[in-house]
Amino acid sequence: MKKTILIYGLSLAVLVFLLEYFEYRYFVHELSTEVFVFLIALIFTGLGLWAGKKLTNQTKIEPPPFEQNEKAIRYLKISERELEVLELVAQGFSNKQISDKLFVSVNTTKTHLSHLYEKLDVKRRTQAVEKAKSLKLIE
Amino acid sequence: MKKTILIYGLSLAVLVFLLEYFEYRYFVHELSTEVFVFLIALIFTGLGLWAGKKLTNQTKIEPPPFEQNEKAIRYLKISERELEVLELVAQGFSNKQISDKLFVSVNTTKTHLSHLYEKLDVKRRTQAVEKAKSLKLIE
DNA sequence: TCAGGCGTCACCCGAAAGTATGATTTTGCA
DNA sequence: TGCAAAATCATACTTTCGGGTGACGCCTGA
Repeated sequence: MKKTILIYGLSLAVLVFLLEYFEYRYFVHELSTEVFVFLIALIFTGLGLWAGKKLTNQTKIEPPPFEQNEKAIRYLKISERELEVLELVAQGFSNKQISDKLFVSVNTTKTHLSHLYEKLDVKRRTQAVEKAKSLKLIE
Repeated sequence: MKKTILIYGLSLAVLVFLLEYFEYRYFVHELSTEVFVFLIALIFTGLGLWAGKKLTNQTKIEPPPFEQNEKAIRYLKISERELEVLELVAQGFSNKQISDKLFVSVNTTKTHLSHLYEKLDVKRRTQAVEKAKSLKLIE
């Protein structure tokens, strides 16, 4: 961004200088004023386009900066632990695998899941994942 | 797009004409050539930026035009029916619900799913959904 | 015509998931 | 300090999933 502006400024300065110089020396006698103005317009249009592209591209590179919908999480009263379980479910892990990762029993995992289903108002894990993603509770 | 170009062209023509006119009439005597050139540069830079923004915005409005990865589907030899089942699974439906939607028995749905798991190299429906989405087999 | 893929269905069995209920411990906070 | 929410675990039971196997009809390409 800063670099783009700097380059643009320098180009502008150099071009103005050069044009001024050549205008006095040669062109003004050979080229009509219309052509001279047209050239300047053309050059600076190009520079404008280029600078514009640079500046907008900068903001286009990073498109998906996932931001968790914390409001929804709080509103649905989903706890930390439940969210952890939810994330693992979304990654396709079984209850057993989740239990091992979280160092708890399968029963505990199932309890968390039951609570989640209730809060999300769903019946199955796949629905929970679907809903959680649409609500941006998880990525 | 066409409209933008047209507007730009017209603006350019009008501005050149006006500048020429005023140059001859008044300004050339009051303003230095440097200032004149600077003004033209400024105006056309602005126009360039504006046109550039218009042109790039056009291509930025439609960002997520989901295109199914048909190559992957063919490569994995996933059939039509299997894909239908997969989509419904991804929407969180149970085997029974899917069977009802497709007017087949639960057994048939299960058979399709078994084949899918094999082809996707997964063990559970949640994993299948996860993988299918990452491969863009489904939305 | 015949093999092979696809779609359909069935039956069985075990594993995984989900429901219901209750209990204990931890912990944050009023 | 004491209460409520959260986290943990258990037991028992039902439902859903998933694997394995086999079967039948249809269609297509070799």
